[in-house]
Amino acid sequence: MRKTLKNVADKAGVSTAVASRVLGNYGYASKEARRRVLRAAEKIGYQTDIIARSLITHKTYTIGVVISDITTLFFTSAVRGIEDVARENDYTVILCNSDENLRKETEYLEVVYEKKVDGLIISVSAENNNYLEKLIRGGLPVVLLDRGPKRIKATKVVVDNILGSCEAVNHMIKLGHRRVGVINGIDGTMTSNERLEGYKKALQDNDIAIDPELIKYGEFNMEKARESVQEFLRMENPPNALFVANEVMTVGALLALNENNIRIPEEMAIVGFDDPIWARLTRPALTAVRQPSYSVGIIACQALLQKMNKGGRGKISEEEIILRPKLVIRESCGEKSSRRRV
Amino acid sequence: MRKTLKNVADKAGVSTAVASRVLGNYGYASKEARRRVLRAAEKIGYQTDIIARSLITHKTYTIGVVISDITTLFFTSAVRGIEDVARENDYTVILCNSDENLRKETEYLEVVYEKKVDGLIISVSAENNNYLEKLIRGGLPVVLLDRGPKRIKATKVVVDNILGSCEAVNHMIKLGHRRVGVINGIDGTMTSNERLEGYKKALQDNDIAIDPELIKYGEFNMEKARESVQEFLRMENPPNALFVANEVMTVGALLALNENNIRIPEEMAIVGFDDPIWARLTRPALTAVRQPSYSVGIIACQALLQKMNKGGRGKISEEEIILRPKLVIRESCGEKSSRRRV
DNA sequence: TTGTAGGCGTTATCAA
DNA sequence: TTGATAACGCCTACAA
Repeated sequence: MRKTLKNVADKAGVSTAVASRVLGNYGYASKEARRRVLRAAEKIGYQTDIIARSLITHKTYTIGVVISDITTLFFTSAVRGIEDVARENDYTVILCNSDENLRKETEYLEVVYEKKVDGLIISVSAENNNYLEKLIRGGLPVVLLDRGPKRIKATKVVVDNILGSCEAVNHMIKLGHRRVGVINGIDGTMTSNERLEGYKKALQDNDIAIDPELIKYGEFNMEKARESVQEFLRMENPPNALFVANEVMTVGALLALNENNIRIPEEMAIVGFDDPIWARLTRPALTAVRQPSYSVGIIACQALLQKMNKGGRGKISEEEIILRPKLVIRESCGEKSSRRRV
Repeated sequence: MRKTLKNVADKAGVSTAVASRVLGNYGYASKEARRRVLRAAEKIGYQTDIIARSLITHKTYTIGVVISDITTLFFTSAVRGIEDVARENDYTVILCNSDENLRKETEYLEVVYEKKVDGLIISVSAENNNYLEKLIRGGLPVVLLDRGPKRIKATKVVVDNILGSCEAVNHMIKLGHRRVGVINGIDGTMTSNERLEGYKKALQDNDIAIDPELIKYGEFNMEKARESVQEFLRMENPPNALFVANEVMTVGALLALNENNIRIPEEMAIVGFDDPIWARLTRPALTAVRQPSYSVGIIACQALLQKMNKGGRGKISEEEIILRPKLVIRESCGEKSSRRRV
């Protein structure tokens, strides 16, 4: 016998309407009816079919999460944050890796839309995505994670990349390393643009001219970063400090430095964006910009829940939450201004 | 106007049955009918409501993935593998972090069951889980990931932990470190048990007595591992080699070693289970057991797809796929038997 | 407070 | 080849 509402109702000797009301915990039902329904449901082992339910209610208690790559330090912990608050609120998470690829991203958007997610958290790969904007206009609650292009009207939860990289570069300059190179991510990417901007700002603040030769792109790729450093080292006037825009590129950079027996920080200071677990393990320990990635996830999901429950559909709320990264000073830039070892 | 099948049919001047057939691409439909339906659908911007569909077909094209923690090296890349093949096959992934907690794990199982996933990939936290076994008996296609308790009847995709740790420990012994300590994960956990077994096997193979004092549990926790090493160092007869059962604990162990100025590998050899990106960065570079985690994900998902499409429901196929980890020899155990640097 | 009955948007059967 | 029509399992006016 199938476990349907009708069977529960029959067994309890009431109508499906009554049964539905007590099981759904709303509307009228006498004590007696309630008792009988509950008992019958229990006996049968009834579980409401949420597919059938959402056909009517238009709620799926599911949120879509599209990020570029779960394998990336920042995202794994952001996703963990999202999942944690989603769970607390009885939502379920559909995970999608777009690989920073607009086509893939759009395909995923189509999928999650088709699956009728109640809301969406997305780390967009480009300044604009027509399909995404269409969804937003259509009333889908959306929160932008980590990247908040101006033209997309949605709630945004991002970290202050400019501040982070500016502080990082400034730190090196203050310690006397005035010729600082940068290994940035992917040209054109929002986060990369911002990190570059912070880099430039720090130089300007210190009246140092910007030298285009000192700006390279490692594409968030270890090997590419390694090569970039090799190129730096081959210059006639190489940098004596390095700002590297994410974890894996920092690994690549350090590898290249080691291979060439460059002494850190004497010959080359270095600070990485992202503060990985291994930062204290290198010699010298790595000074790094720590992103509050878990918090980003938590907050993004909370914001989404709020939008969804405000009957979000209809009004587009646009809010920007900017989290501050933190420069964790260790030893890779020299001891002078270092506080305590972490 | 709502975009329903009925509207498409009306516009095309056919019945919903015909429209459904051409849109669903099955059954009879004349060329003319097909053309008209397609055109009407296009015009209206019709998209089939997969909720309504799955109410009938009992397919959701969704698979549940429950792991202990996405934040963990092994799982982030396994999940990436799962997601990649799921996507290729038009399936979507629901992600759940159980934190190695049976209650949480079971709650998630209830959720994904309620959501009517077509299949499940799970990294079980215990030797048995009644609810899970009930689901399996009920015909849900299930693949066990990373841990394959005997009593659970399902397809299993695991890595050979015994082999991995045995090789690791054996490697150190061969290099002359005969007093080897182990920092294992959580006592009772399957993977931990196996890694311990491999450790013991290596000792036995080399006729070395097992000293209980040399076995500690770091609970997959950096701080705990660090303390364990401190304790080792305080022993009157401390180990001169260390086998550490996962990435974060290896960080903790190395930290403790550094703090105490223990020279690696002269005073203490070390090999870690898991070969993280930073392994080449420490001095000396870390010798480590590399798990084929991405492959584990790929294969697990492929196996699941197979089960699902074989009308898996009904027959319980039980197969065990064991992947070999690889000992990557670098410098943390001494140079003698090291091949090439990686 | 209860029950009847009409959806929700598809798929699937079966007679025509 | 086609099209009524009955499911699928639940929610929810609305009448009683």
